[in-house]
Amino acid sequence: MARTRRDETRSAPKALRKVPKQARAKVTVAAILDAAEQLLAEHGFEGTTTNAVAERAGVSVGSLYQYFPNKDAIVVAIADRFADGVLAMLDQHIAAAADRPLVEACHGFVRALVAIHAERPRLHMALAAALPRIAGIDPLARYQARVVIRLRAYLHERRAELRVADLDTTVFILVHAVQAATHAAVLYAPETLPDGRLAAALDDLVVRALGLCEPGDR
Amino acid sequence: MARTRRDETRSAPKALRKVPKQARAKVTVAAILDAAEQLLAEHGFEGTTTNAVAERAGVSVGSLYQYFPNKDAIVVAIADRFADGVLAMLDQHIAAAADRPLVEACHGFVRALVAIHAERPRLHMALAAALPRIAGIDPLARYQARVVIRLRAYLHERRAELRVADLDTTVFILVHAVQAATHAAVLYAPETLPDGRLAAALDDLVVRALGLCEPGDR
Amino acid sequence: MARTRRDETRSAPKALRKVPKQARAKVTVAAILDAAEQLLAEHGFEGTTTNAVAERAGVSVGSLYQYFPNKDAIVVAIADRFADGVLAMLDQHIAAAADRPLVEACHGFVRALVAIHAERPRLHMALAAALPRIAGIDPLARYQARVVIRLRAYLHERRAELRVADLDTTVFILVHAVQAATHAAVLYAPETLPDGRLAAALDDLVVRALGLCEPGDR
Amino acid sequence: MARTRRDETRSAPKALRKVPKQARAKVTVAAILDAAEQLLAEHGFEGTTTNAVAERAGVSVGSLYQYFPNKDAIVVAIADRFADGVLAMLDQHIAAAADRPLVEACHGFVRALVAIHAERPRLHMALAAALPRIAGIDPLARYQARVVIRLRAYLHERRAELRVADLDTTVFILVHAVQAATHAAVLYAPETLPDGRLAAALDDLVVRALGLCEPGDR
DNA sequence: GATGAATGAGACTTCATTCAT
DNA sequence: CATGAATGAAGTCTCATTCAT
Repeated sequence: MARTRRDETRSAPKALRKVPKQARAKVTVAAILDAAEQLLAEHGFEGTTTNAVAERAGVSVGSLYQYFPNKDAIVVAIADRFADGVLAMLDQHIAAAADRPLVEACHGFVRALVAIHAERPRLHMALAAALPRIAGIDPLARYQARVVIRLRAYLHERRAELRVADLDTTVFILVHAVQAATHAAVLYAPETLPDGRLAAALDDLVVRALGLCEPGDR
Repeated sequence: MARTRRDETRSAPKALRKVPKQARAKVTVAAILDAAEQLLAEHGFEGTTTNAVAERAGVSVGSLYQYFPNKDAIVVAIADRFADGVLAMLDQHIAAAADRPLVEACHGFVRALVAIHAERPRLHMALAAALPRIAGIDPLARYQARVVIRLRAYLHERRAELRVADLDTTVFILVHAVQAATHAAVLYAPETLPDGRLAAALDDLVVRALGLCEPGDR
Repeated sequence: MARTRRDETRSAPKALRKVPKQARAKVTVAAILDAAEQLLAEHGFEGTTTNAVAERAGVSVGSLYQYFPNKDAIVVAIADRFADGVLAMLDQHIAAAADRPLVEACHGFVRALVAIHAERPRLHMALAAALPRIAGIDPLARYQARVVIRLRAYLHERRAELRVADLDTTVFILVHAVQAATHAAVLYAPETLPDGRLAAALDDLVVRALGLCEPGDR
Repeated sequence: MARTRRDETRSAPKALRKVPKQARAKVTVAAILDAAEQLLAEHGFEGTTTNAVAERAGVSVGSLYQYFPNKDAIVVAIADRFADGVLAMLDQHIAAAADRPLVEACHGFVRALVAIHAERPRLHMALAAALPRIAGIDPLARYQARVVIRLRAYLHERRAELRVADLDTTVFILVHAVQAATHAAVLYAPETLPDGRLAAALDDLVVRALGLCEPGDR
């Protein structure tokens, strides 16, 4: 009974079917997620089949369905895993720049985000394209929105150093801008990545948008 | 043979299969594109079937395939049609702001772009997600890149009024940022659209990024 | 994608997609081949649909495609299975006539070949018509040519008993002649089969062509 | 309303829908047949579409259907046209060899038939494969059988020179053998055509089969 | 718990034929 | 008469998911 994606979003069961208690199970789940990430990057969401994921993970489809109720759940799990990494990275930079000028923390954020998205861009593009359709607003809230929320909190703390009219909206925009620009650059202006032009321009954009530059700065 | 998308990108035949000579045929082609736009917005690329497109267009599948060699070609045609509209809009704003401060033109661009993408965001998201897989770099180059190129040319003309380090990269970033932020806002912060917060923040972003604000502003 | 035969020959994938490990799977494959043989004989290659094959085999199309990458591969598999049978038959006759006059072996060959092709002529005609288009020269080479090669080897061994100018070409001709004449007879002169006239005339033809008849024989 | 070949044979309307009275009509019909012959040779019966035939013939599909009630009728017309040519050739050879030894006439027949079938073998294979399915026994009776009948009549006249047990069956076999061997040679032993080995061996076969060689001949 | 064979709805695409212009 | 746009049934093949072993 092949289910075919016809409707835009569905109320996808997104939790793991069973919590892997045993070590072996954890390894299996990780193998599945790794395999799915690769295939997602190579073939996109629709081009990735659950059978292929199982095969590359070295397990049977049956086992895959023991841990994930359906294909969508795999993607959501990948997004969660990825978001965890990004948030951890943010925390590191926040901690590191604790008593230094805010600009430096921003430098760190931008470089790190560009690096992350430049590293496995096809995977992130696949996620960005698939997530909204998979589960509506909610799961993306887990992904991109978690980053937005964390950064907002941080910048509100250091509100005094900023000159922005609408901080919340600006953070929202900046987070999406950095991601979208990086993805677009990978596809359509790849030379701007290694030579640092993209990162520099994004850095400049963020600094200006937050009003971190001295008036008259270049 | 039902061909299924397995590989990431393919060399899609993108031209019309036959040029509609008779008036009847032109109506058919337009009806197909309109129907496809609707369905794309409602169900995404993979969720849109050629039979559904034909049915909503009020023609038979056979007719559809008389004008488009495959499903991909329909999407490319839609993108082309859309890009034509955006470019025309840009030209209007450029002409209108001919002897006025550059900031005004930028205001115009941003508001217009936000409006365009806010109007049919699901369609544009579907296009953005589908085009790279459909036709690799080239046809998206026709779409987003045409806008970038046009704006670059315009801003180079008025280079003197700007204060930007890397104009080309910045324009590239800004175009993608406006689009991505608008799409994300539709999904995850829809209230920022009608109350103008999104447009205001994006406007601010662009103006600052191009160094159009007087030092000491805001 | 409904792929339709447009080009004359294609590089058809001919191997089984997966080797059936379980007993259940072997039964499935055999059922598919049996069903396909029937339908091929009844409706020809183009008139045989994969859905019909699956249905008559009592399995789902999905199962069919689990073992055969496409429709062509089924035909090739049938041809291989058939060729195996013919070769085994030849070997039997060769062994049986080991120390008897060559004419007797030839009698055996001709009667057996006529019997085989008369038994399921529509199937063999369908194969003969479909194979060249399906797989070019190669796989038919597996079929008809395997018979030619075996017979050539045998007759070269007993060269001394023959009076033929060009043995290789003659064997080639005779093999195709027996098959073609039998098929044609089934269609256009069916009465010559049961009364033995066809077999007798073919027998005579072969014996004369190989120079096996005593001078002055009738 | 696409009709699809599902049943093995059908009661095909085979007559021309209208007899071309005007010169222009004759030209059109000839153009259609020429185009169909080419496409048949290139793509086989199922690979040949009526639209393609019309296009290559330089007329519209509508016009094609003015002269032929359906696709099958085109094939039948081609077969008829071809058979006319072969019969004329036979008559020529018969006349030419009127008061010469029968062997010479046979030489002529064989060489001519081999030449004809070697010249456009894909066309003839396509015809041979398609005709039985198109209209059952009848139309082939027009094609191959007309040759058999003519040769039988001729050889019966010169019965005295032959030494064959069952002349009718032998002629039937020989006609099909020459055709089948030539087709097979084109596909699987093409080198035997230009160097004359195929013709020589077939010639030998026919002469021996008819008992035209002196006892003890080679 | 793991396996992998089986399922079957449904996707894309073709093409013989008709008929309004 | 000619044209060629339109038709739509039907064909091949895929893939998420289940369940007997």
